[in-house]
Amino acid sequence: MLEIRRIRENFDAVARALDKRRKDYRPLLRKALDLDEEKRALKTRIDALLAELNTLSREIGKLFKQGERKKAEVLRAATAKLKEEVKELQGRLDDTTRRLNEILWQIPNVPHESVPEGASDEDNEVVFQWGELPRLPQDAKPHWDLAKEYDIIDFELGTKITGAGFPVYKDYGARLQRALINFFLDRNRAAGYTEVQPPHLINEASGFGTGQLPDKEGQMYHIEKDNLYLVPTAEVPVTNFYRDVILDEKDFPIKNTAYTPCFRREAGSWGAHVRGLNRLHQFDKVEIVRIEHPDQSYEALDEMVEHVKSLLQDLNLPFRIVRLCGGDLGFTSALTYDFEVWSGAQQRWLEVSSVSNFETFQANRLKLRFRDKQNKKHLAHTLNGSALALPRVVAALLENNQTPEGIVIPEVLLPYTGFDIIHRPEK
RNA sequence: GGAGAGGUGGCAGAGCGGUUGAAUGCGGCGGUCUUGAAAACCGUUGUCCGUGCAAGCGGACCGGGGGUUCGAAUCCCCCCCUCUCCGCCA
Repeated sequence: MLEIRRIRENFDAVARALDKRRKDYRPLLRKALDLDEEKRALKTRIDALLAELNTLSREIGKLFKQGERKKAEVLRAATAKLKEEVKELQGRLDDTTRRLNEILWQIPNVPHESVPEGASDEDNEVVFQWGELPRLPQDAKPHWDLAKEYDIIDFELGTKITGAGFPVYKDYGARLQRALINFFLDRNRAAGYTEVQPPHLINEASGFGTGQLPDKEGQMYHIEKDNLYLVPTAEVPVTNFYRDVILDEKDFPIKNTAYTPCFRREAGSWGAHVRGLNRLHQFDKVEIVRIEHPDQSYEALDEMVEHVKSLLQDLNLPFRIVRLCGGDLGFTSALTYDFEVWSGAQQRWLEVSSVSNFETFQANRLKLRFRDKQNKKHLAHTLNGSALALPRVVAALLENNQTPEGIVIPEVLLPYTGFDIIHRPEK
């Protein structure tokens, strides 16, 4: 959520930057300003009336003590009208505040100046590419066929137990999952991230803090009986560690990493190109989350990008990095880099990581602040990125590394898997 | 799940209808003393909002929400959380 003060003081700059999102937010911004003005006017009037009431109450108390009952009664009668007035104004203030918030929730984050112009993912800017695209034989198989042939991921069994999009990993497939999770966690830890294990269920306040609520309510699984949500990403619980927290400047940088399964309803997004591991309702992801001083956050973002790069290089997966254009940029993000690995059999790029700086957009809702040297409070910057999401890494790995003998496992994983190849099963 | 106790400032802990934003202690910050440090002493020390160029002034906040009252941290109702005992249990 944008700070209303920022809209008030930098209206033109904010409006112009938001144009990059290919939508005119001026009507909403103006509406927000109007409501804000109305809200402040009401607040000023209410405060004045309350001050008057407070004075009267003290007076009445004093008179009662002195036994001046009659005088007290006179004053008491006078409060009735004031109270009524306050009640009426308070109702209007509540209403105005509610309407203002509803407007503010609809305004996305202001894109960073480096965000390219563009309407869709086709306009994203490729800023880096690495690795040679594998030349696979004609009969190369997509990962869903390989998964079946090698019997390492069982989509049908998952459907039986739960439903579509909940695969069962078996034998080498299961061990590969565990190996990747451990590999990522170890590498993140080596890069200075503290490993944490957050809950996999979150409450309403947490969902609201990072921006999943109220907007994307339909994307999360909701447990009605306890009013809890299954985590769509570790970003939610881990960033919320710092909700309602005032940090000290010297607490920076804060770097956490966490593995969690991620649960997403993906309502409405099913269809073509979502076969196999390409899109799931439950998947595994290791996340990195940072809380930074505003002056340092873009440096931190670069560092995160370099780190994720090194993970994919170690796995020897060809990938590219794209800077999301304004039209493709997520609602809460100011700048996002997506990492896409090359899926050899599908002949397409698959997103495996999204690294973003949210600046103060989340911190404002989270009330996540820090004290500077003058003891002044400011909103902190929040960042996060996947390091990494497993399914598409596995998809690319299976497809790119298929050989007549079997599926070759990247060398770095050997200490984690205990095997260097998944042998082709006997016919 | 059942019964009981309780949620107050960074922490501990008083207050249980009337200048109480809140005693006291610890901690933090500033100062005196000291060659320096400790100790001691003195002062200071919450958050948010509005208003103002500013000093300041005003309002709200004692788990959250609602109510009673001229006036609520204090009384009533609902919800959340914590602790103890019992039950169940990886």
